[in-house]
Amino acid sequence: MITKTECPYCSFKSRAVESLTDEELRMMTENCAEVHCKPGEHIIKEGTLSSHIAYLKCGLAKIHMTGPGGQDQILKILSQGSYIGIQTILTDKIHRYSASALKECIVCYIDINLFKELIKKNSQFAFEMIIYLCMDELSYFERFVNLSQKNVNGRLADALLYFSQTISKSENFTLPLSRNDLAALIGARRESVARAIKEFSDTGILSINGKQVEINNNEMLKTISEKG
Amino acid sequence: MITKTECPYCSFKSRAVESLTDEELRMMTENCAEVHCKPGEHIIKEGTLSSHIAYLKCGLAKIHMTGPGGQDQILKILSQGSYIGIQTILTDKIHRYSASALKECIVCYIDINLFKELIKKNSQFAFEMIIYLCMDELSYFERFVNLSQKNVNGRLADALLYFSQTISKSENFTLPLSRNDLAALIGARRESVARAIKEFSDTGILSINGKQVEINNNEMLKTISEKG
DNA sequence: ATTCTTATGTGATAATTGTCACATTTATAT
DNA sequence: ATATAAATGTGACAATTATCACATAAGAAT
Repeated sequence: MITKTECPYCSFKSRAVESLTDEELRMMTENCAEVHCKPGEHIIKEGTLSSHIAYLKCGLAKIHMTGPGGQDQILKILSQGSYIGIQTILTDKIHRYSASALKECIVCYIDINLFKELIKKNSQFAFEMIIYLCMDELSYFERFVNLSQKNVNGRLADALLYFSQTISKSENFTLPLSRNDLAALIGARRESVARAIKEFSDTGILSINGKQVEINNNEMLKTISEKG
Repeated sequence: MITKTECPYCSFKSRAVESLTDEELRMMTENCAEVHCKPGEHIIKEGTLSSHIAYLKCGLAKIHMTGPGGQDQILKILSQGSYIGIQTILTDKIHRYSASALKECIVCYIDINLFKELIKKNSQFAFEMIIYLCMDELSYFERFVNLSQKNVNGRLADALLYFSQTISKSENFTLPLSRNDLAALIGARRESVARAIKEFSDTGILSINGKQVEINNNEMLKTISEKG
């Protein structure tokens, strides 16, 4: 039995939504559907028509799209507080990328017309959305450069440090990705990732057991992230 | 002698600025400096403090940043109508990337406080900026995937088609980049680019003379862009 | 014009990463 | 529990791209 939290009482509000008035929040409650997604399920799907923006209330997800050779590429890992689909839906109506749950997610689907109305009605909401978009875009710049200039070891170190520091906040964590997804995230092949992991494991930088990771030498991993 | 065009009479207004009222346009005129940049000159510079957003009124520029190994990477080629620096300046005050002129540019520097004020005052302006940011971000997604999945020939073909179709609108054009910059754009090395160009030239796909390019076989170039 | 600097092309070679084939483990379904 | 499918690891090898060294051409400065 799923009981939806009404927006005014939701404790996962974005900065933008925090700036809404009581009445606007009530409008949001009426134009917003809350959905639970299991790992592997699509939150939005590339190429499909849509009229809603998704907001990741909690959980973990990936943004991915099919590359020129038919290969899947992960653009970004999303954690709570992320907007999904906004880049395409405001102009296109058709999603240009997919998002899928990596862990159990709670997603709010917000009607695009309400969204547009809130932007026009509430300038603080619009401003916060602009800030959000700017920070989001900026995060791609770093990733872009790192992906393009670091070798596989460096890129893998980046990914591991990201899951350790940003997602799990622990040096002992469970990878939320398959080896295949890990490869799609760092722009490499499954086999190359397997070999790089083995190398890290052999040199004692980390202990690996399936998806269970323990970073033994954080400093060394950071060095590899920087120097490859 | 440079005579600045007053914003209300400027014929290079962005969609966002088109939505401003007469009074807002007058405010803009007072808080906006027009600067001419020669090829090679910085429009904004990574790591510097700033209080202005740049708007590329006309000309051609590149967004670039220094990668982890100290190598320069070109994130994007900008043509007229692009906002520069907005992603960082709204949150950081310090630019996280550089922009430099490739051809003679006319750039308007807009005071960030005015910019914020216009977002708050004029919801249509805010909405258009959101649209702009969404489309801009989306353009990186494609580039991201292409850069990460195509080989050097495919990436070079992409770049050449871009300059031909989007920038020059002709199959006969002058490359606005050095070989080094071309390499930085497609995430490769100068030597690799030189060899790929030679290959294209040897197979008759294009005729090259320094920076002067003529595409003889557009279809073939598109095939290479798709299949590498 | 001459010098100096920078940009470009090219060959030889090394390093990195991908590809393919297959074994093995792990997960899922019935 | 057993069968089936999916995920993972590994070796051998191929393909791609980078690196280095150097020659040459093109531009800029005096």
